[in-house]
Amino acid sequence: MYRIGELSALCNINKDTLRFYEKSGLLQASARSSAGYRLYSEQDKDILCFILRAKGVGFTLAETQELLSIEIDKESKACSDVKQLVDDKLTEIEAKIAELKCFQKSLKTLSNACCGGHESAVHCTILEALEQGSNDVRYEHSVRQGDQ
Amino acid sequence: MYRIGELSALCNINKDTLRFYEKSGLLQASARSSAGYRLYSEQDKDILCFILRAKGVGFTLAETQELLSIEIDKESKACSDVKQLVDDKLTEIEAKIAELKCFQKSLKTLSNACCGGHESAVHCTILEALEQGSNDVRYEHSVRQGDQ
DNA sequence: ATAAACCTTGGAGTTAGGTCTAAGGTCAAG
DNA sequence: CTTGACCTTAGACCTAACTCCAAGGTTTAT
Repeated sequence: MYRIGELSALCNINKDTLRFYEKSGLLQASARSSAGYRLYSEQDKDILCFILRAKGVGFTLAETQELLSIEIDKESKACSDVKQLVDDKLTEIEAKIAELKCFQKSLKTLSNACCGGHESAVHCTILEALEQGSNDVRYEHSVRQGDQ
Repeated sequence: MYRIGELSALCNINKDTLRFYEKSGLLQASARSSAGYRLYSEQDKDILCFILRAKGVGFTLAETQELLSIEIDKESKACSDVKQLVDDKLTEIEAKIAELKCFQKSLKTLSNACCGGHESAVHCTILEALEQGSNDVRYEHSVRQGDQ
């Protein structure tokens, strides 16, 4: 059994994060010492590694918890359940990549148009683009939201 | 002069956001009515559009404020100052894209390896990868952090 | 004159994923 | 028997960019 400091050192993670995962329902220590210290088993360590790997491929803690609940009750779950989570995440990540690429394109256009010299910025093409809004620099992400 | 509701409708933005921008030091209404209502000039509207465009290419509000302080004092600033901000942002966004692509690659590997069938998940390759950590699914983003 | 639609303020709440603090209990070494 | 390293808890704080709320003042139309 590992105490919290040992497990956190072993897995390169903050002790507080481990307590936070417990509070979030992701990982309970499987025992407590007589003094109330958390005691983690090998299996607890394996679950922590699972959590960290899920995090490492981009899953949020809530999604990781879903994965974990499948992992713990494999028999009654289907492969398609697991694959669905992965594919949904993939779709989400691809959307984020597309958004960032849109930013990247606009920023490249701005950067390439600017001389970058040490003269005054009075006629800077970047500032002009932001003042007037050219075709190259749209702002597609500002969508009207609800009001009180 | 526009009242807050008029400007917010004109620019497709929440009134509270406008108040929030004021509190954040990004945009002050250039006058107040006798009753204390915010009154925005054409120039204020232009500044708001500048802010929204900067936001639209991925700048945070803090970065937008930097851009704005250059915009307002162009004469004493250089093109290189502006371009530096854009290029820094570009670097940051490219790093984020790289991170997401790494997630994407791992998730694709997981998805492709899984049958996705309706049989039990007991032998699901995705769950196995997360349990054991294959070479294909590394978790590079967990870095040991400081502790109390 | 009164209702609806507008505006004001200060301050709290939201999300995600931690991180930190204070006040105190436990354990091993010297 | 005390020092230092370890552990406990509840709860506050952090970032970013809003969003919402309550309580109240103003303006405009009927």
